[in-house]
This record gives sequence, C-alpha cells and structure tokens, in this order.
Amino acid sequence: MNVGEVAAMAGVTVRTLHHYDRIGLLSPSGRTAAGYRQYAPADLDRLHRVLLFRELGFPLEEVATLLAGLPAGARAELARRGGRRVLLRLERTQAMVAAVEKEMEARAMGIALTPEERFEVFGEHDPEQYEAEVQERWGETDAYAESKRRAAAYSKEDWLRVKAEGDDVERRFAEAPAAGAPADSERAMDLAEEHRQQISRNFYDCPPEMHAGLGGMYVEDERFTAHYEQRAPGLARYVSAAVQANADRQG
Amino acid sequence: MNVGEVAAMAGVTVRTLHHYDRIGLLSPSGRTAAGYRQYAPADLDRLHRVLLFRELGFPLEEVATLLAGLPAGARAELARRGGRRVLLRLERTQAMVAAVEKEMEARAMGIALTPEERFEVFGEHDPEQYEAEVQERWGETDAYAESKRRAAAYSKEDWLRVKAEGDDVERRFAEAPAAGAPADSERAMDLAEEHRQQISRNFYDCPPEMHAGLGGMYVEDERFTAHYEQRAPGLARYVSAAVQANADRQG
DNA sequence: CTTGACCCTGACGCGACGTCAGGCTGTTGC
DNA sequence: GCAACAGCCTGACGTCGCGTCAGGGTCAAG
Repeated sequence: MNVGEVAAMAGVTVRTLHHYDRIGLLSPSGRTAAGYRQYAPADLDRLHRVLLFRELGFPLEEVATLLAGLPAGARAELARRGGRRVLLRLERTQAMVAAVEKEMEARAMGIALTPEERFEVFGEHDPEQYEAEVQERWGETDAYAESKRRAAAYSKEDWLRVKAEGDDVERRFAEAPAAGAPADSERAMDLAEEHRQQISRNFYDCPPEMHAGLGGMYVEDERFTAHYEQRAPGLARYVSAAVQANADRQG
Repeated sequence: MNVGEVAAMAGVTVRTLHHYDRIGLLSPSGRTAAGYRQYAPADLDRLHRVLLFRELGFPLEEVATLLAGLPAGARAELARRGGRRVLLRLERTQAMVAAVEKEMEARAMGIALTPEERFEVFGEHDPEQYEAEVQERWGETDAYAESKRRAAAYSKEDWLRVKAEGDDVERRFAEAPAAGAPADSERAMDLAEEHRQQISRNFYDCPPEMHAGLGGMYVEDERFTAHYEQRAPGLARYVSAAVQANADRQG
C-alpha cells in the first residue's frame, strides 16, 4: 500500500505519514524503484499503536521509545502513567462539559438574553438583578449592542414558546410532590423525561447521562437552586432526584 | 495584581499572560509607572472566560471574537458547536480510557507477558494460542527480546501472588450464584468490591466508575467473556452485573 | 502519448507558547 | 545607604506536529 491509501484508511494526512517517516517514528518497510513508500501490514499495525499513544497525549518522541520496546516493568509503568493522564483529561473534559451545560441552561432560563429582550419575554418577572451579571459575563461592546437586535436565531415568539413549555413542566413538577409522588415515582420520572426532551428539542442534544449531570447542578449551583426553590420549597432537590432516577432507568 | 500573582492564581505561566497581552486577547487594564502589568478584577474575569473557551478547544483568535460579543444568534450557534466539540472529545477520551483499561486488564490476566514468563507463571494452563497475538501487539524487536528478562517491575513471585488472589476471588464469584445469591446481593457486591480493590492494589488506581466500565467489557469483549465463562457458564454476565451494582451502591 | 491523479523532496508557516538574554524595579537586611 | 535578590520588562529564537505550497517525477487510462 502507498501513502495515500494508508492515510485514508487511518484517517490521517499524507503529510503526517511523511512526518512520521522523517522523524523515524514510522518508516514504511519498503520503497518502489521510483521511491514510492510501500506500507506493509506490520506498518499499519505500528501506525495503529502510534495513533493510540498519540491520542493518549504522549509526545511523538515518547511514543517512539514506547514502541521500541522497553523492559516489561518500565512499560507497565508507562501504561499506568498513560492511564492517569487519560483520566486527568477525562475529568477536565467532563468539567468543561459541565461548564458548557451551565452556560446553556442559563441561556435556557433567559439569563443570557439582552436586558431588553428578557424584559419583553418575561414581563415584569424579569429580575433586574441579573443585569450586572450579564454585563460582566458578556460585555457590552458597541459592536454587540449594534448587532444584538438583528439576526437572533430564536425569535421572540420562539422564546415565548420555549418559556411556556418550560413553565408548564416546572408547574407540573411542583404539583407532583404535593400529590404524594416520590422523586423516583413513575410520575416524576416521566416529567424528568419530558424535561430532557424539551432541552433536546429547544437547545442541544441532551442524552440521559448529560441530563443527569445537569440535574446535579440544580442542587449544587445556587442560581438554579434559587430558580426552583422560588417556585416551590424543596423543588430543586426533587427535580434533581427525579432527573437522576430517570437517567438510571434509561441507562 | 501583577503578572506573577495572576499567573499563580489562574494556573498559567507568566509567559502565557505576556502572550495574551501581545496578541491583544487579554491586556491588563493598567500599568505601573515602571511598566509593570496591573490586572484588575475584571481582567481576571476575562481571563477566566478565555481559559474556559481555550479548554473547549477554540483557537485563541476565535476566543477573542467570542468574547468581543457577536450577535446573539451566532453566539448561541458557537456555544452549541463548542458543546459538540467537547462531546466529541469526551467520547474519544472515553474510548481511549476503555482501550487502556483493556490493555491493563489483559496484562492483569497475563496476556501481555512474554510467552516464556507466562508459561512459568501459569503453568500448563498457558494457552499457546495467544503467542501470535502477543507478537502482533507488541512486536518482538531485538532490543525488546534482549531487555525483556531484566528489570521486570513485578517478579515472578509477585505475579504468582497476583494470580492466586485473582483466582481466589473468581472462585468465590463462581460459587455465589450457585448458592442462590443474585448479582445485586450483598454477597456479590462485596466480592465485586474486593475485586476492585485488588485491581487498585495490583495494577492501577481503579475507582468505582472505572470499575463499572471494566465490568461492561466482561460481557462485550469476547476475550474476557471467554475467560469467565470457562470457569463457570454465565459467570461473565454475573460478574459484570455485580460490578455494576457495586459501583451504583458506592456512587 | 497525453492527461490527470498520485508521489517525491525541500522549504517555509503557524499556533501557543517555552526558554534564554540583557536589563530595569522593588523589597529586605545589614 | 546600599547590596542582594526576587520579580518584572522586552525582544528574539526554539519547539511540536504538522499544513501548505513549489517544483518536479511516476503511473494507469483513454
């Protein structure tokens, strides 16, 4: 096989293979008379391992020594370190996901709208207190002030609909515990599921695990807690538990 | 605050702050008479957001425009894209974690040992069939062949002990369903917990969630399935479920 | 035997900093 | 009152993992 085929198969560019050849990380086992690189199956194997370790975050130089074959003990150690490294990255990535979710849920609650728009949407319920935060969070540059009214992906009607849908579910959520339904009851979980699908429809794809993560924030982030507690005392914990139960039931 | 303090607080280097200043991404709001950068609280806020988006994988230039304030619609779109990007990375990272775990559990079962060593450790139970795979997986370079016998982090005695411990738990696992204990019983979960701690002690730190992930492979990866099924029919599923139940109980 | 897809080797560019070098500043101790 | 030392400044060059030409050779089909 020549470079182009290998590149396509492995999902890398030709240039990458050239690079690996140059630095001696992966030299094809043969060349044609014309100088074309010829990759053997063993080369593909090696490439596979190279890409694995690269994904693990090892610099290419370390990958080379890794594949060169170290004493078994040292290799075990390295694999362990790779595992740790990956776990660290996993944690950080999850933290990022949480941060983005927070941002989007905040947007879902209208916090990230411009003051005027929020006022129009929420009527007098608009909590003026958020203005300062909006400024802090999003700045208020001239360019932004100028363009903010123009191309909004969601029209005011959309926002009103979204808001109404959200209100509806939250209202029914508030009724559930009063009617004696525990947070892991069918009724509560169905509401949670409805909530999840609402988010998926209106904001971003929200699989059950992601929803569970969101649910955690309802009790951890005071802003969300306040939002639910204001509707009914204890509602934040209730919704959070229902969301969790619903995620478990689906997993 | 001056650069050093800000850098320490935010967990970046001074050079990074210099860089952000130079490219205009984050210029301190003041300077002392001597030219020292002076960062105000608002600058820290901005830095915070810069680091968030950087973590999300946005190039610094895009981060700048993001923070400059785009039309609301476009910004929502970008946030969504950022979310997707993060989710993709999360998936890939998880796949990597799975791959590394696989590798390590394989090692735990002795598959990654050299043929000779495996033979000595496992006695005649050594399945010769794995040899080809070991070669495929780890190659058999001269350097490796030469060094493999030397500094092994685990001595043969260690491996024997580890093997005996593993055998013990697996034997008791096999007895549990025969004695009528379901996979989510106290008894099964305790065995799962013992198994988890064994892995943590002998191989790598294995928190419950990671263990749960491992458990999934017992039914998905035919190699592990075969390993357990060979001891007792249905054991793979049983152990997998017990591990899952134990993880849930701890979470 | 031409055309167009593919291959080669330099060589330079880039993003996000790291790492000196050479020099000024600010604080602390004697 | 000043030495010593930590901390700050601005270039300027280096690094990693490639991307992107440029200039030229190769191969299979029509």
